[in-house]
Amino acid sequence: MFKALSDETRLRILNILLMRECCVCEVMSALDISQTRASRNLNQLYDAGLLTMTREGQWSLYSANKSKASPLVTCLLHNIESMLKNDEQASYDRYNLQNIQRVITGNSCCAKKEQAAEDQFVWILNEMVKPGRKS
Amino acid sequence: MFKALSDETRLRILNILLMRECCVCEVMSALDISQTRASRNLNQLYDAGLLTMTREGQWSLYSANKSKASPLVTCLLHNIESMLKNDEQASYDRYNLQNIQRVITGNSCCAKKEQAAEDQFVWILNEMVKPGRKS
DNA sequence: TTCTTTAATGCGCATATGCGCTTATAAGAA
DNA sequence: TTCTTATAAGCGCATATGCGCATTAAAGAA
Repeated sequence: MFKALSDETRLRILNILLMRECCVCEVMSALDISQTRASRNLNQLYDAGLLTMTREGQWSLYSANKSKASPLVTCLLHNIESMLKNDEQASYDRYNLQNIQRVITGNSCCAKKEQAAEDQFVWILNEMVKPGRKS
Repeated sequence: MFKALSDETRLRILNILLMRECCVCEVMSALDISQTRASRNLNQLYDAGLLTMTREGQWSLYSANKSKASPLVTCLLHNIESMLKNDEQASYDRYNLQNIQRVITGNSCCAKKEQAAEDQFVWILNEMVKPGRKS
């Protein structure tokens, strides 16, 4: 379990799964990583008992094992969530996830919603004025 | 910190440091590992904020950062301690530590107390009748 | 059936990690 | 000073890990 937690990609995945359940390609899209990378790291987190997984048609839906797991897992997830709250990368991943949704029909499962360039600009500006960030 | 915890040797070291403060060669001796291995893994645990260290003459004294650390570290150490309680290797390391003490004078800092062969035999027998162990 | 989409996996490479061998450093003792 | 002891660190090698490329499998749609 500690091995599973000692990788940046996997912490980023946990970060967004603490927001809501995701399929593999939502994770790909939110973190902007390859399918292989998303799938394998999700599996490692699952094997470590940190995630739950359900198959729904062609989708594998993963979510953080927030409540049903052991006290240690619950404690860890809680702490990780709060530690990543102010992390720049984690914040950006969370922002991206909000612009993604599974689509049942269409040629791509979870294309990002069209992001107005101004919105991204505003987000970046907000990040820049946050206290404590390294400039 | 998770990286530091994802190694068996380092968990064994934490296990005995949760019993009491140790110098490097006590760790070597209790776990029966090389000096290099003990020293380097102790340093990694220290860098991760899991141990405290004080220099006392020629000794480096390490101990588990049980109380003064962050809530997460405290929670982790507590959980690790209880998880290792029934681990066979960890139990044997703890048993070994009890037969080791720092000696100020003498040609070896922390030679094991002479262990009567019967004592070891009894210990092994006790382990064998514990419930739940893989036979 | 075939085509598309989602997800998992075998293979190989580049990098990271653990650790033994050896040497360096520092504290005491003689 | 030199010798011993305790600890740390440089170097190199064997193994582990992350991940891209390609393939496979399975679920739906046409």
